[in-house]
Amino acid sequence: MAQKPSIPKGTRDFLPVEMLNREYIFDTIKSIFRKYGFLPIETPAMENLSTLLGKYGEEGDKLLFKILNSGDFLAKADEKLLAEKNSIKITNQISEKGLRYDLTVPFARYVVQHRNDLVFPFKRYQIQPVWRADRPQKGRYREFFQCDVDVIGSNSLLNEFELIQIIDEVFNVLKINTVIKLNNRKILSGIAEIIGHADKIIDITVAIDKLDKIGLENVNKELLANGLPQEAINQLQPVIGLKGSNDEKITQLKKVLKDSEVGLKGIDEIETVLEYLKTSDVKAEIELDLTLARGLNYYTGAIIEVKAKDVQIGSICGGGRYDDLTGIFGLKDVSGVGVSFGADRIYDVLVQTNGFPETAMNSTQVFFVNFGKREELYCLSIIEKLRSRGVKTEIYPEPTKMKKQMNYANKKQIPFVVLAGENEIENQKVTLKNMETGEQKTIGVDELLNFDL
RNA sequence: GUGGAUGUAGCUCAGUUGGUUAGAGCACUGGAUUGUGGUUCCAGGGGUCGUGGGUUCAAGUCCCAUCUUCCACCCCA
Repeated sequence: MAQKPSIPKGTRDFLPVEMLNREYIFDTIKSIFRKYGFLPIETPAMENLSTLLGKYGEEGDKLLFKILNSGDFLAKADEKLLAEKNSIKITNQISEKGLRYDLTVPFARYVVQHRNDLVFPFKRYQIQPVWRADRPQKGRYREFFQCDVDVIGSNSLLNEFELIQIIDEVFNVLKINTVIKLNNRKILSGIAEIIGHADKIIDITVAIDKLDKIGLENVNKELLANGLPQEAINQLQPVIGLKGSNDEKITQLKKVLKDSEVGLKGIDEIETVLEYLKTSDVKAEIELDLTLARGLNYYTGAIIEVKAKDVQIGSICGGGRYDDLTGIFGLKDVSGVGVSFGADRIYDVLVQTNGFPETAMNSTQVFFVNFGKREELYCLSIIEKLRSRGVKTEIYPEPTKMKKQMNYANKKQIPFVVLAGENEIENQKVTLKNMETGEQKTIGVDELLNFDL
């Protein structure tokens, strides 16, 4: 008995219809990236674990897929560690490779390794799958595609602005209503500094991030539980509950952060970006959102996140600035900024909003019924001519029953069928049938070639 | 990693307080129709009831374990 086939948890197969729709998303994104001067690169699915570990925080390390070494890996492992059953320590000995967790860290590695071959500021895009050993749920997969755009080797805030323009353009073309949320890590650092707990910055941002979900009271409870004194929590209140327009928020923040150099720098950065935006025709709603922390701990400046307004699915695009990601690989003082589009979530959004254009579906335009050897030969030269004119054409590979062939054409939603049997060959003609209306007429071969399909 | 729900044909699901040979729709194959699809009618193939154990005279149905999928938490695209 054959075993039932299946695929690993959190992974998916894609049908042709789904692939056409996915490619529509990739093509849209790609063409916009190109328009802004970004060029494609690729990196391997697996990286050395030393490249990946420690870059995504403790939580991230747990979510890395690790690849067992080849050969008799256990024979080389330390007997004592094996006996201890210490999974983390033993992993170092039996696994040296892992699947990439995102595209940003491999990109940093790539930049350091190829620094002499690249033109800086280097603008690249990269569309490849990444893997996370997370528990799958709605909009969350273990294998999914990211579409990254990054500029590395430039501190200019013009880059942040251009990325927002790209985001706006992508979602306008895809017809997805979005809110683009902005924040700046320096502002968060400033806040932590002001209340005298710069070391607690991660705890503070994680807790603030939950404001919408668990409410102010629980946020404060969590902060207290994380060892933040009541006094500092009190100081935080005006920041957590910040309201109003972006300008109003900034005015208030300036007061709170007046003694923090980093904090003011962060505000200045955000003001500059907002200024650029005011002169542009970016359509999406831009919201300064201090609760936006993002887990990745390598961000140092701008933080960007995009949410779909009409569909509840988490963020569909996110990113930020990282000042020293290449530093860990030995290249100092190279700042980069980039965002990542979550193609799979964007797909899910478009499914719900019915946002795929019909043209994404188009496949074969003309189908030739196969009547047998002699008829095949007659058709093949016509097919060649049609294809050379760019018409998507196919012939059924076997002379089976007509019902079966017509059925095939019908299921593939092919709009035109050509029938060429004995009668047609004798008169050097073909019969062209419109599958939608059912009409058919016998015409000359030249007329078919020039037919407006 | 924690908690909850779920699993019956390729797909969507029905299956009574445990009781004979587990059903339907869609899909598939053949026929009505040997050069005409999408409609209709007829016939047919397809099931270790997720997997492994247990209770029972008897388990798709009850119990335990395990896996899958989904949902929430953690975290995130």
